[in-house]
Amino acid sequence: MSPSPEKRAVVRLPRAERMHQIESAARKLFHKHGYTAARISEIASDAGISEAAIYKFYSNKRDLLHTLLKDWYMGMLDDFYEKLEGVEGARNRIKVIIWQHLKSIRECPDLCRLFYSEVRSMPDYYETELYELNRRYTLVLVDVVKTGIASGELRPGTSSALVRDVIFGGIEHRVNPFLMGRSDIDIDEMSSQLCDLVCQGICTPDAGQDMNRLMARLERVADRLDDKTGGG
Amino acid sequence: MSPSPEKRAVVRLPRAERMHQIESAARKLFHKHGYTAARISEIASDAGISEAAIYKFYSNKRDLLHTLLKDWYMGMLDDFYEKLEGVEGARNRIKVIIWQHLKSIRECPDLCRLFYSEVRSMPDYYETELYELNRRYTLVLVDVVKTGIASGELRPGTSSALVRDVIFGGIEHRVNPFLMGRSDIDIDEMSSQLCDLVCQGICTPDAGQDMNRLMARLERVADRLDDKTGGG
DNA sequence: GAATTAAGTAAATCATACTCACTAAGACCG
DNA sequence: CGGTCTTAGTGAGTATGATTTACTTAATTC
Repeated sequence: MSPSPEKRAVVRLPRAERMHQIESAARKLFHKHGYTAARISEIASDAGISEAAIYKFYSNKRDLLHTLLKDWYMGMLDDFYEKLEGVEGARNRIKVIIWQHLKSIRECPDLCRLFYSEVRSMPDYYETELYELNRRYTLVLVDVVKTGIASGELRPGTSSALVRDVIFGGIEHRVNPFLMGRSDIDIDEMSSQLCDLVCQGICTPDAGQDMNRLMARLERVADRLDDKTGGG
Repeated sequence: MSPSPEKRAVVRLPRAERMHQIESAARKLFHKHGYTAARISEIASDAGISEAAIYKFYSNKRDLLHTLLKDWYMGMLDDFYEKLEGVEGARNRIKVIIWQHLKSIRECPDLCRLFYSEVRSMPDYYETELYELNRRYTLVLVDVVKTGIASGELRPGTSSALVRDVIFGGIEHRVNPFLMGRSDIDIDEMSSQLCDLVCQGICTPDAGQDMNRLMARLERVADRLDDKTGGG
């Protein structure tokens, strides 16, 4: 009530606990304003400390962002390994990967958006741990495709890197309206559609060609019948 | 030679000419340092004017960037319409779109990289002319797919938006090493591979199912033969 | 050749990430 | 209990770079 000018007691917390508070505040404010517009000062006051204190825990604003995203990626990677266990067949495994990826996006659209729009444009991204994590993450799909080619389930000559890019790039574009808060996504439907597209393609099966093969075969059968009934 | 302190004569140019100089300088320096690290002051001095003069032509740094990218997009859009003229069939048209898009990227990797990494993360991107141009650009593909579905060439139920996202998102990821200067791209090969993937999918055709259909048909033929030779 | 337009400038202003030099809480130890 | 050490925390800067302001002057028009 009184203007009591005595300084508010400084509250000290153990390192891990304070970092948790900072990261919560950062996540909230990065989501609210976007990375660039989010102010370190606001994150600090939200976490109950001064601006300068942030730099006791993170070397800079980018490092704080990367810390959030690395945690997210590590969880996603664990999910992949866990959910792929026991799933047989390239197509089934591809579907699980797509579904899991969409689920991760659905659960943390804020982090996903930060990753898509902020991280990769930063200088030296390709030298960061986050990039390395992302590589390991997409490598899971690449390995599945390679195994599928080796087993004959997938066309020989399929570029596993192209499949990776089409799936993750396609998802990135596809979920954009959701990330912008303009729509919801139906994970089951989207994963089915994408998996079908990648596995079967969009062209109707070439009925004409099938017919030609069929007729050629019938012709040969007819010839043999002629041999049996007509000739000696 | 002498330290002649008299102010260098101010060179005045017509608006269009000066803007051209500014845009050349901006493109060069955005490419060299990236959007954020490129300095307005350096662009200005490179264009032969003071920092403040930039703001006589562009409302801010972002507006300058968008001006470069809008020109690029308008050229790409014209290319689409021109090169699609006379091409028949959904698959052929899709292939032309992919090829042209890759060609545009190959020709202006600097602008492409700016678009991918800087533009879409900016606030209010979805209210910009550039966003509108990008929509019109991708709509060309969407229309081709819809027409292909209507004509029966593409599977009914195909999501044209998914095809759009898979193609443009896939390309975005696929060309990334090239945009980072780490590799070259083979437009012909990449467009073939991507078009094949999207049209046919990656799974080997289901031979078992084809055989079943074939045998069923042969069975019916055999029945008819039986009717002719055996029964009356 | 006066009036108007438009190209250009120098010198602020402002915002904000990050640094510096310091304070003091609290754990541990003898 | 008192001294010491580690480390959480701070207030007051600094640096940088986009943008604004108020002004100057070259070119154009009538």
